[in-house]
Amino acid sequence: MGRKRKQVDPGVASNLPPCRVCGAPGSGLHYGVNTCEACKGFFHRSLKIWTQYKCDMTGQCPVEPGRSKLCHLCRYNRCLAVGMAKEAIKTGRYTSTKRTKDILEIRQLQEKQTLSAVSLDRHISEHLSPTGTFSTIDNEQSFSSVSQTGMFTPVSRNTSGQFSLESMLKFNPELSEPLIHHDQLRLKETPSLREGRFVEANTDKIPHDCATNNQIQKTHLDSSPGHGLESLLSLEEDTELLQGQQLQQQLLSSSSLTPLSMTSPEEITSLPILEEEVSMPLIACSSIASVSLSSNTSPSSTGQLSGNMLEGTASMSISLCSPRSHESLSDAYGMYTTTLLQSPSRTSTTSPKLATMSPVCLAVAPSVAPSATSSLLQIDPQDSEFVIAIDSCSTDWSIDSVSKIYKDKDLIIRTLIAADESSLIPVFGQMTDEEILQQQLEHLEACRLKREMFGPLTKLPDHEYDYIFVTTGLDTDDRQKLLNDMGECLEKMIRAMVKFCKAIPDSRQEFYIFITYKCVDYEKKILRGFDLQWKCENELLKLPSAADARIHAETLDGYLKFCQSLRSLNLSYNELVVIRALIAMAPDRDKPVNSALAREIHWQLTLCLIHLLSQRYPNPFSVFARIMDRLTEARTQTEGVIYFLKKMKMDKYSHVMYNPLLKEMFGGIFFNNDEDDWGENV
DNA sequence: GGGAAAAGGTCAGATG
DNA sequence: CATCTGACCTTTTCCC
Repeated sequence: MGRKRKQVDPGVASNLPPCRVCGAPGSGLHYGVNTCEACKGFFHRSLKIWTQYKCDMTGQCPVEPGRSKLCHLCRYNRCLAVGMAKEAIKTGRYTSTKRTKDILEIRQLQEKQTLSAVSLDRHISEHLSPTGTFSTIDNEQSFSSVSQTGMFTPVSRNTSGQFSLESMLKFNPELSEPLIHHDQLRLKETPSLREGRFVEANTDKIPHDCATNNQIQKTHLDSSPGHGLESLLSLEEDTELLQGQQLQQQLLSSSSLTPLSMTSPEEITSLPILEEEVSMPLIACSSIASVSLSSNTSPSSTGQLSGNMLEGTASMSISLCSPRSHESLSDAYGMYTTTLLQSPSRTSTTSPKLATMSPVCLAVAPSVAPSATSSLLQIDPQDSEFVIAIDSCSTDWSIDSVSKIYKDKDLIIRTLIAADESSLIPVFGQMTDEEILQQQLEHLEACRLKREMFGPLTKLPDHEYDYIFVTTGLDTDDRQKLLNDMGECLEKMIRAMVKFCKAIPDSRQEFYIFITYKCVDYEKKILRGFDLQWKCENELLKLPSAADARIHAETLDGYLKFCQSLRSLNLSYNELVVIRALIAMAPDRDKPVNSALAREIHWQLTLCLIHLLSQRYPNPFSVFARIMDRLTEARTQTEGVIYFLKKMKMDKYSHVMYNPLLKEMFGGIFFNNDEDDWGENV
């Protein structure tokens, strides 16, 4: 139906970029996107009546130029996906910049028409769409959704119009022993599951976020015996209901983790991951050595370096000539450590003026030392995974015994490296500088091509996204994919960290920073995200709302600069491993572990780091002071990252946040959003 | 202020 | 013939 489109001689090149919606010759920038007259008119009409649109073709309608029958909903979704919006209206004459950009774009498109198709496919398969296609389910049709890449992502839907959203059911296929493995819509049977843990659906245990949807969940649970994953939702016609309750219902029902969300707090605290999968027997927790450097003290002033080692038992005051000088400060620190080592009695003073040494601590876990050996510490050469055996006969853990364990610093360092190689490297990999550079350049090129082809693909307003998702199941701007990938990798990260260091009661973002900082490039504005995918600046700034854009840009800039400063430290792999151990043992936790002993062990780790530095540098304390300074700054950066994550509404759009492990680790961050945050667009 | 470009309106034509 | 599309036109906006 409709007026015949104007026939265009393909040989005649348009002086405007083609329509991003249908590919027809463009007529200019309409609603923020280069489109043809037809799509402009369509979008204009749709603004008033889009809520009436329905798709009769299960979302498969192709949007192509010249087609006589187009689905309104799919076409409108396509318009939104390419970035058309009322807010993007720009009237008036083109600036010369815009005109030049258009001309360049046309030229590039002509030149790379063939090349870009091949290149884009390759990049998407390698970087942008790592999930690939989803497995189909019996009696299902597949339909396509417009993804962030502008390509079509298959999502499954069954014959009665119900969505299975396989995309949301995948859960860490790469993990050797996933906490919960979704396989063919079944939870992997684990000892915990066999015992009934996690499986029982109890509405009394629904998390806070879901409490308002008890009825919805009851319906869902009633139809979900066992794990509830077979229940797929019927589409609801009523628009208002769709926009509210159904969004959350669909999100929840599409999550393989729904049953886990019913886990009681007691069960959460005894997660299998903490009970069964931790292979590192020795190291527990926790204290961090932190040095606060006073940067506003004049170089010539005199200050004090003070410590409160071992909970108020240490005391030291050292005069510094030049607090800004790492040399002087580190010299002072050297004296400090030396004195501490020499002096068995440590008294405490505090001086906020210059530096605060918070002691180092590490608790030992006697319960995980099943094999008593004559030596306090040893590496089992037979086991590829390192084993540290602790003399379990020694139930009386004294500072002396800890000192004995840490006597051989090279052995401790080798042990930590073995731990790193068996836990972190398999997860995060290890790239050379050349590989990092090559991947960064490839990703930046892929993003550039994507922007050329599909425009900025900016974030939809939440209410529009919610409506589209509930009515069609389309993850229009890929926010769920991004956040779920990120969430899943957060779990992976925590697993690796837990494997490295047992019994960590909360998360430590700094730990992650010291794994990935080498993959950050300030100049190129690119980094490797939580989901281990390369991300450039515009991708990172996409998800927070426009109102937060400026503050997030500043936060990101600070983070990139910080990572650059870490690179300038030129840390060796061995040094990095020990630093990670120090971070993981941070003392500022709600539940400090065995303070005096733990701090002693942390202290010994600090000495390990100094020991390592002394092998490379004539004055290791200079470097040590810089490292400590960066550790302090890492904490500040962590706060920024957490704020950033919170603003991304991960709890709303990422089902993985119903994973009890993540909920435990990040609950305070993602599940305490105030209503103002929520009310923004809903 | 002229002119370029987009928004919005109009209506001929296509279609069921 | 009712409905809808899309080419074309007018109005508005704003760059130069």
